[in-house]
Amino acid sequence: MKEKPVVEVFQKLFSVYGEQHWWPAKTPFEVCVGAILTQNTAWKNVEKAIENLQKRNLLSPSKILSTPSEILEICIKPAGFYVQKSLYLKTFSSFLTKRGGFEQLKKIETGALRRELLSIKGIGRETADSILLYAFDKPSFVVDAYTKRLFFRLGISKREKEKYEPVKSLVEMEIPPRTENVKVYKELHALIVEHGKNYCRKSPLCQECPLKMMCSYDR
DNA sequence: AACCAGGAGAGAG
DNA sequence: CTCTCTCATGGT
Repeated sequence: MKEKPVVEVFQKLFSVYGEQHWWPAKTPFEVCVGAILTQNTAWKNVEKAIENLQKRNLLSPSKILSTPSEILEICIKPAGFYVQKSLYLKTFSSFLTKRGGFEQLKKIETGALRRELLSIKGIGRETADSILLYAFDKPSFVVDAYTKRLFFRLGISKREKEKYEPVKSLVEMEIPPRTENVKVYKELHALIVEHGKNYCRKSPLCQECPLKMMCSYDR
């Protein structure tokens, strides 16, 4: 058993794919919008939705709140689930506004802020961590389906459908949630997604996978 | 033409 | 607590 499997995966992925420059967004608020819109949705469709919002200059909390749901729904339609997501955007925008925006919320400790985000309807664990990490620059690692799948195939976690918090802890026990590690968290999650999109989506064996030497199925 | 995507909420058991 | 269902569009 390796002593630091997560770090090894990071180093390997980084050596293969290089820096990823995530999250693809211009502002913190756009990160949050993307995080909500990409729930169970291909990023390609999210890009269309965000572009539609951008065209109408709706990418701010105040504009989201002052725009009728029907208009928002038309804009974000390509991203699917547009009825609930338009509501989620409004709910989150309302939260941001009432709490004084990013500057004020940034002062809150990571764990406390995470709980606040999780209390908002439409913000689950992955969305909350995405917002914490990429919009607030807080050291909170993001776990997704790719992460669970990859870690299981590498033998780092025991079951493929492992729970969220245990997987998150796996990473954060090895790479402590400190400010200096925010960059690593960002890159690692981005690398896992980019790798997963190419090699882990369909085939469980990852024949041509750059990580095949590390994969438990290859031993 | 089923199947899935950078999930989450609500309800049942 | 752990399933299961629903929400919806666009690309393989």
